[in-house]
Amino acid sequence: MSDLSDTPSRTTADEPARGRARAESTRTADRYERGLHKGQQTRAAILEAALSLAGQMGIEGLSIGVLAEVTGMSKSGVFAHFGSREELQISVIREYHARFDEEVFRPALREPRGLPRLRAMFERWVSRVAAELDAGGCIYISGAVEFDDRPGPVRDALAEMVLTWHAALNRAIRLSIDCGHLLPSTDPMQMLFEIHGLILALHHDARFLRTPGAVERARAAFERVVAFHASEAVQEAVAQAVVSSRA
Amino acid sequence: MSDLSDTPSRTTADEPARGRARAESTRTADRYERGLHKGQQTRAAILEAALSLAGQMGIEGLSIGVLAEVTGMSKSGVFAHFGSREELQISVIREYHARFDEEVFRPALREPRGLPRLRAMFERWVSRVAAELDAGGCIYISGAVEFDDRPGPVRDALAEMVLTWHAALNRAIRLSIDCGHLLPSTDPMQMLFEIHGLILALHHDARFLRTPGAVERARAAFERVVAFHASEAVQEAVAQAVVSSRA
DNA sequence: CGCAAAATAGCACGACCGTTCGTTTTATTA
DNA sequence: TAATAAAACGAACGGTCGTGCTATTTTGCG
Repeated sequence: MSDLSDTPSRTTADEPARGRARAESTRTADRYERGLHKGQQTRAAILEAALSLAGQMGIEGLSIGVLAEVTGMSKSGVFAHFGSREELQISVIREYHARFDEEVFRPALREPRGLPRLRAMFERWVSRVAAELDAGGCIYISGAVEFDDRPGPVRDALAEMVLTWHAALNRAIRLSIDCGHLLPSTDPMQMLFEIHGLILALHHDARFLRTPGAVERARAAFERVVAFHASEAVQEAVAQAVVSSRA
Repeated sequence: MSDLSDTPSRTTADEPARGRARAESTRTADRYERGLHKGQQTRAAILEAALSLAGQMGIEGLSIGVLAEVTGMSKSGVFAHFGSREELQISVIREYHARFDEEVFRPALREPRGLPRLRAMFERWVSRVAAELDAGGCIYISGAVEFDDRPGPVRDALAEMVLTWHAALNRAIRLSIDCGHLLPSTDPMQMLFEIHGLILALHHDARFLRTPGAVERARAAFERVVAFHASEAVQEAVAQAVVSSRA
């Protein structure tokens, strides 16, 4: 339960410090520290570049040639690490999922279960989308549009990740109900639908239209959604939050 | 004010009945009836195919070669009608806008101003997205993701269309406030943000995840948003609608 | 150090891309 | 019907793409 996915993430390792000069004598020690051989290091480096490229050009826009260029390798060198373009795409999706898991979901787990945790999940989700504004968009969102009628392994991998995250949100909502933070009449799927819509609207307005204030609008709307489903016990506090965020 | 856009749509004309056999003697009369010469006819036919292709593969996925194949023409023949791939993409966007205008916006204008008109706009918007489920997605939505950091004429054309539609929704919301159907404290931009999010969530869930019931969820959420901003005079009726749509 | 294995480079291929150009066919008009 | 204009074709070009080979280099270990 500490991880979003049930399948172990294969390649979560960060890119090694490539540009920085390193003392030759420590390279063996480094290897053991990081538990990485050369191949896995460059694979991680390629994946890092691929993640950035996919954010800008989309998953379908991933190109082995461009990837080879930015990593300073040959096309075949890049190619050999994945065996096919499709496998590269899936690897990128898995890597993105692993980072999303670590930056959005896991920290929120430290919050007490119920509304605080749900709110933390949303807040970190918003923050991540906002942070991605200038560094390539959310792969979940762009991927969903790219592969909405393009069946295949890539679509399946993407859908699996999105559904995993949805399930985590669903759990958080149900926990909030169990804790008495939300009304028992709350429909978790309906609430999830609305919350997800806020993220999508945020992504659209902030990233495509470049409208200012989208982040605040998303937060305010979230508080409204929560307020609607909140039990009387917490409704006063939430109403206060709505007022202040609408000022 | 009867049209969404201020620029006249150049090529709104439908595809002529190509497959159907036509009496030779009436061809001249036909031409004058439709005001179309041969070139404009095939241009419309190409655009028809391009619209379908763009729905499935995205605007960036538009290919002159594929287009030539499905229309039974040569690549250069298709090309000559637009002069460049980019101009083809922009033409597709304009044509999509013209149809959106005619199927979503204009019919809603027949509703009395205020909440009925706003509701009609949303309802027709939902219907259109739902209808597009099996015929290629909404170009506004997929285009926004494809061009969110790809500056150029195509992005500009797309943004212009989306902003035009947003402005129309904004007007409808403000009219609802003026009519007393919505509270004066309503923030039109905030409400627009939330409504747009519902459409995006609908598109995501229904088209990518293929979750059943997304349309109903979008409608229910819309009624909740309206209820929040509705004045006391109409709140009872709206609450009734919420209850019935949540059953 | 030296040897096996892994990693990377280099090259070529076939496919598709948008675009250009000269020619040929088709449509329109006088 | 003949003359003129518009439309469509077909072949070719330069480019990028993913992928399959075979060398060559680099790495890791005894």
